[in-house]
Amino acid sequence: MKSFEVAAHDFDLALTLDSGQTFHWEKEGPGFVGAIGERAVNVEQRGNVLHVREVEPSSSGSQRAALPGIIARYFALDHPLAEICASLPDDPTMQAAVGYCRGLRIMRQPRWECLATFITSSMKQVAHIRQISFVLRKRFGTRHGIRGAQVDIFPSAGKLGGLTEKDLRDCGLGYRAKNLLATAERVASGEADLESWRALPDDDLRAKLCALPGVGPKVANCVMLFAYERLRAFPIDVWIERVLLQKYFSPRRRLTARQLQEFTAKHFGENGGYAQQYLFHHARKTTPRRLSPRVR
DNA sequence: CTCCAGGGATGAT
DNA sequence: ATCATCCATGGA
Repeated sequence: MKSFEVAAHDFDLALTLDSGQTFHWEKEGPGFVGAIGERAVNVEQRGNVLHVREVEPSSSGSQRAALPGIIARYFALDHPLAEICASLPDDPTMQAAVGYCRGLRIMRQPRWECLATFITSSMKQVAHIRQISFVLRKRFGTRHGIRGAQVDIFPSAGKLGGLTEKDLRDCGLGYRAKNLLATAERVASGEADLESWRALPDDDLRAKLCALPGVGPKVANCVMLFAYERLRAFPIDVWIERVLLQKYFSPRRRLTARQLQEFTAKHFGENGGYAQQYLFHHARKTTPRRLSPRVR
């Protein structure tokens, strides 16, 4: 089994994979198994080096691109993390989160998988989003590996678009099934061309995404941030809303979603997506659920 | 058991 | 434009 190394400075693999960006990586001994697009891999971090083994598909076919470059791109090892952190605002809340999230990078995920999993994320805890991803991959994905660690690759839009709403409801999606199916059909037909949307400016891209069933401002911003390299995108979920209202405004002040988005754009700036991810992860990992202050 | 989760679509003000 | 309500499911 061939293995290779990838240099990774200012990077924390476990922290990054546990930060709620991606939902399919699983701990396997000292490393993690998962997939990057169609490539299934086992990745273990030792210091500043990633040790990578590929989990071969049962029928390996055509020529394949070099994996080291794919790894580096997926984990965004080229992001100038020190520069990005230095660009974040110098307020106490932000700096506490920055200190807590050293080595956390915003990954570059495949567009369809990212879009699909965040459609399933609405009103779901991270643990259950992972469960839904698991069942979708198990039932409808393509399997790599014969024995030992198996990896099931996330099903394509064509695959999911060919299913019925009941097939998806049976995976625990609830009311999200209809939306995922409808969006999968649009992507599969080419009516929604996720790849070509790369070229669009932020506002146009967000509008395209929000026109898809099951996609509103929050999910659109997640997909922009995690799959389109739009580091300004600032998704506001219940956690982030709590942090913003509690730490950046007075507790019982009323703000519209629009006002909140305007504030984040101005205060957190060009790397707002990193700010958001650090605030999110810090809050989620350090706030005891019972003691979490209730807003509203 | 209850409470709530990386929200969105819809219809009423 | 903003708000209320509903939508399914399961982790904690």
